[in-house]
Amino acid sequence: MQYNPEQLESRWRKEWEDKKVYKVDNESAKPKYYVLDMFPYPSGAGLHVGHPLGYMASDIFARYKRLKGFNVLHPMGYDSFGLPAEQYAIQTGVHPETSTENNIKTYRSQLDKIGFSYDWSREVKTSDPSYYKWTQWIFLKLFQHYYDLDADKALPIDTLIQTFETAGNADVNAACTQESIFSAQEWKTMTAGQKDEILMNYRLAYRKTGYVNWCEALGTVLANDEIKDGVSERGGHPVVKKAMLQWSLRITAYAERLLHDLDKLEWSDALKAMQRNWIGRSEGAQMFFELDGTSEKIEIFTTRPDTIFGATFMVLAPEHALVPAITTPEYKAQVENYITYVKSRSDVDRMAEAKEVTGTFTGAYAINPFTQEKIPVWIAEYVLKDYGTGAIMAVPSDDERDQAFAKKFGLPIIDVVDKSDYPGSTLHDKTGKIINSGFLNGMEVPDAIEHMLQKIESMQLGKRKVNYKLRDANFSRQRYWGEPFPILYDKDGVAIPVDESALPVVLPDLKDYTPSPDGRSPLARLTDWVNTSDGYTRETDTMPGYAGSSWYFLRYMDPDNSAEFASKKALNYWRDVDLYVGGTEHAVGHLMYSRFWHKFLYDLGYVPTTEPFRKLINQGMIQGMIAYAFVLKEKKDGSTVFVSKDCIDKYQPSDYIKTAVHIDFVSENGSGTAHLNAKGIQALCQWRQEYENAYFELKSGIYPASYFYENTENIKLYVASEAGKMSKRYHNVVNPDDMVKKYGADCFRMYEMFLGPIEQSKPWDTNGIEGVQKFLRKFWSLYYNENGLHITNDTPVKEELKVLHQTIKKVTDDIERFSFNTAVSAFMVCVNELKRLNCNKREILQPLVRLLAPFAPFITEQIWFDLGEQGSVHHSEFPVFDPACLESDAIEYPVSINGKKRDVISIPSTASQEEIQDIVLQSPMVQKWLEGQQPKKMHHRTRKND
RNA sequence: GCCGAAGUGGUGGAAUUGGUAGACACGCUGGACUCAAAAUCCAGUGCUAGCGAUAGUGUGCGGGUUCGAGUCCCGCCUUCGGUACCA
Repeated sequence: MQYNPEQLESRWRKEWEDKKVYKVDNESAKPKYYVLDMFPYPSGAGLHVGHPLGYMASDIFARYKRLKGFNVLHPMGYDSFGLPAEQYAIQTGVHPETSTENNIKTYRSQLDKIGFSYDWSREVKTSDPSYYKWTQWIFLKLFQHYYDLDADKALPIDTLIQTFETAGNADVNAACTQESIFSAQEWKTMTAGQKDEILMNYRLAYRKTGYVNWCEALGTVLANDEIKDGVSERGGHPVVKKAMLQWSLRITAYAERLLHDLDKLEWSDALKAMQRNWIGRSEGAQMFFELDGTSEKIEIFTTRPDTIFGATFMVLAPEHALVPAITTPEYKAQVENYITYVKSRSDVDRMAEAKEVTGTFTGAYAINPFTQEKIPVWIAEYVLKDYGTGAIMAVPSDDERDQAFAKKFGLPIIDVVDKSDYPGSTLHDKTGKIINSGFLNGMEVPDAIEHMLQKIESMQLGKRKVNYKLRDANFSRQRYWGEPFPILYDKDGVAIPVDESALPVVLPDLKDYTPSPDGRSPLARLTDWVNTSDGYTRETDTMPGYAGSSWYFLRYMDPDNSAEFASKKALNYWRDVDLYVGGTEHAVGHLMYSRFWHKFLYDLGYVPTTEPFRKLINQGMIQGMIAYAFVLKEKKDGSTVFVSKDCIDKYQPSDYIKTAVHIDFVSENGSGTAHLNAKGIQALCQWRQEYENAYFELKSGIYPASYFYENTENIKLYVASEAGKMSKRYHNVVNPDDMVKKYGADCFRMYEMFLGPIEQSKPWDTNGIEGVQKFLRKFWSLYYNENGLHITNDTPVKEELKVLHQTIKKVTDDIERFSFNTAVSAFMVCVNELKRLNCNKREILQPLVRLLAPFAPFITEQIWFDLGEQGSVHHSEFPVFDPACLESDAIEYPVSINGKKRDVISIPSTASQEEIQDIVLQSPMVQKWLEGQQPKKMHHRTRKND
């Protein structure tokens, strides 16, 4: 009986769905285990073979845990709000909901074919009102809470208001942006608008002025990746920074806990390091410099207070609030010019010219509090508005950027740290001896820092402060396809939360998806929706992509609950994600925001755990091979001319361009000899009408397309082949459906696992998939002969048991350490061995089916059924390793002399240390290499695997 | 620049704690079966020398520690990913 994957896979796919084999309950006597995949955005291109890599790994693990007796939650859903659908809507007029639904259907059918064990009854979509109701609900909670640093948790804003009413804000210790102090009396006399403004400085979801990339020509706000070389990617129009009132989330309030709790997590050190760097904690001093001739002070943050004697000038961010006030009349024009210049510069620009220093003098002078010298105040774009206080004391002797600035503008440099005792140390190292610094002279840098911190505090010039690189993220998007904010504004512009009972605020329908001319979202045009009957106006911004994905893993626990985002019971049962599998691209975005939201919900008592994702595995990316053909810019008789790579040296690089051609046309792809043969050239000519009459320059001459239909021998148009993104634009997307169709899902799954370690990136290459296909046929042939099932109930011999249990041990260990490629090869070894032994005994082959089931769910289910077993193999038990089966009579001892293997000797396992040494010393080979001498030392090592 | 990951046959990769380097698979070579092909099976396959037993050599490069190093230490080189003037 032949192995026919197509037939048996469709049979079991249907059977599993009908019998709801993968449905999981929130109640069970079994221990829970939660395996989560990263939320996919259902793009129009569908899944390519790279996407399911992580899904396959997590599916194997979920199935393994299920067989190990766990109640496994393994859900899937869609992050279905997003920009591409909106862009598509603008171009085609198709409602984002319609295109998204279609894309989801494609995704679902692609996922189903691969045989994942998802409980689809728990599917969630972020764009579903019953889902985003709770995204809005969490937003309201953020809006209605502030972070109390004494309690070290989020507390209701109402208790803060009570404090304001009785005692003002002087004693409030909160994560906030409120700077001035007010009394209870002052609070009471404030207008509603003033109170709202102050509360915004405390709320965890708050509004502040933020800068967006504004493109006047397109009349829209652009995301960073929609900008190329400082102009819009579409159309190449200029982009400027524009100030707009934006919603933000105060993630900085949680910086310390986000940093600290990383220690609890089983994440890779690499990923933890990325998060630590992103949070960027630094300790230093916050201090004030007086301005000469005014009452204003400049607040700065420094990690190097010990270098203050070397501070010869100050630099403010161009956007700093003090700039207009301190600029003297004679420098006004110059400063304004500079600010205009900075506004025109995109983040991309700044990156490209990182080395060049720019800035201008404001005419103002500050007083160095220790030297009492007047030092000039400059503005420069290298000082960032949002980091620290947006102002620095510049110490050109001890900071590279300050030094470059001082050199360019001729500012004085005073050496304050003598590093001669620390050869090789850089300016970044806090080492050296302080010089030219009055009372600090002679101190080592760390001591001097501590000394200065005390001095600064005692002189009341400032205080110790911990600063974070982490910034509050912009939470507003001027877009249509996202969650509407549950916020209304009254006539004074005071933000009023929508009542919980009125949630969700449903995203209204729209015909025209282009943005409103003033840069607001398309929703602003729906005046009927914006202006409510009771005189309020609605917020027209929508939430960003990460809103819905910051808490989705909680919704899976109880997806149909309409009274809560998830019931207490469900949350207390499932608690947190035990295993999360996904790519590193989410290292600092999604993974940081989810942790932040989760901690917030924990503070409010809604979730029982402080961290959402206990263990995290990063899967590598599967890249595509991109094949570039060389095309001359100048056409020949109006037709395209392709040049073989081995002829391209004749031309100047400016004469030709590289064009990605469809990967299916290319032979020997991925090697240095990648080329199109005659068939490939034929296919290329038929691919695009413009290539129909193309010319091809090969080593032997230039030929028209027609030539390759008659002459097919030895034709090679060489192309450049390189690894890169798998993407529509490179014509190198491989659809998993095609793989499943050709080889079957089991083969496809096992091949992706066999490719290499899960966390490693590699280009997609089907060379070698036949090896896995052969393995599955061989595996099948252990159970069936030409007439059907062919299994005996004979008692297995020792050797057969040894093969089985060796495999059980190896596969179990490999699954536990996520080494799926070696597990697959262990199966291959096992099947090769059993085949050699002609084993067809039930006692060996039945456990083997259970062992392979997580990897190849279809073939094993079929065999399980044919073996006459009850129920699904996926509800059976994972085989247990029996060490007794591995005991053998003799052990092969490799013998090394001076670290080189010289002999292999088989010695009975009963032999003692001394006996082993005797046997070894008597071996002729050992005798030969000892050359008559006695060994100085002998080491006997037991084998680790037995 | 900084942070992170990785360099092993013709190719993907294995070697889990310092102990037989190259498992498993692809490819390639030869053979069996076949009229032929496909499929399947058998043998070989790091490099060099040798008919062979065998010997030498070999994990990016240069040193070191050790009885023994792909693995540990020091100094480099290369590739990939992230980041961007972070005071």
